[in-house]
Amino acid sequence: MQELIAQGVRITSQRRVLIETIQEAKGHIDALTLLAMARKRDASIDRATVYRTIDLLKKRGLIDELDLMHLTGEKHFYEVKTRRDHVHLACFRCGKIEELAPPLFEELKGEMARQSGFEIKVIRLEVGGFCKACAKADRRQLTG
Amino acid sequence: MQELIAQGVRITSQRRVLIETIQEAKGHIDALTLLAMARKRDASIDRATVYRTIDLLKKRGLIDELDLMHLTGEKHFYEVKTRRDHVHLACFRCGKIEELAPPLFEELKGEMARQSGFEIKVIRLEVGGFCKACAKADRRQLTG
DNA sequence: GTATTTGCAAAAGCTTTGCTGCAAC
DNA sequence: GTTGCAGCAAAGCTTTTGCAAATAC
Repeated sequence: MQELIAQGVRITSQRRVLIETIQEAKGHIDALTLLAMARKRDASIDRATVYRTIDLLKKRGLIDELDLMHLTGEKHFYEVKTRRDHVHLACFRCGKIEELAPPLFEELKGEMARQSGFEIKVIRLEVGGFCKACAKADRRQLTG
Repeated sequence: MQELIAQGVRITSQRRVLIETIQEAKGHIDALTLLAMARKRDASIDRATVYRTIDLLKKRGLIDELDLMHLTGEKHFYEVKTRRDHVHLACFRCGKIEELAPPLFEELKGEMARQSGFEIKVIRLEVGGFCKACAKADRRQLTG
């Protein structure tokens, strides 16, 4: 929020509600769920405002956009950008999303930037597969 | 193709055309471009067949789905799954897509699997930012 | 008073689906 | 003759847009 103000962006009351809702959701919220939750605080918020605010936050680099392997359709998910980039692992069976921030990920970013000369602005590493529990269950099924 | 046959999947003539077209496109083709290209060989191919074939190939693990940072809208891109997973770097300025297969990426996959117990089926690492040339151009603009 | 934000409804873009007829084994 | 594939058109879901009214500076 402070960053937006510093960047000369107006914090309207609707924007405040939307930003706080994303923060409270603690990650992985999609646009229409955000709309529904924000409306509990301000029923006049419109879909268009949600999408326009998301766009604003995305462009300012304050939120990250995720696809989460399109496990539940084509919608996007959003989360507040954290100090440390992390990986999302989506389980095809139970739908759980795990997060990891492996040290090698940071190293990899450096390696890629060096190797390609690319100036990395956003990075998104998504993994799809089976979580520990579901992988075990699958093996039981196959051998059972 | 052999893999599909081995898996008992029927290779119809339309499916053959679609698969060959993806292969010839050498990566990063979206569904409607694929439709247009495939129609040059068989004008009767329908959109629905393209989407259903893509779905089939995806489920069988023969193609990978990419978003390429949604640089050009919400469509998906497809490429034949290669022996080695690789990273896509999308330039926000010129739209170029670069590919990298850094050794650390392979290590990272191993680390993640060990750390989480996750059974990795697909992995997608996408980077957005500025390619070497565009980053340079940007700096010239800022200092010029 | 000028610029930005909002509400509303319509449209857009991409993808999926239902159903009917057709082809393959 | 049963099973799976294709063609067509319609609908689906998510997101974007145009424009007029409202709000902020």
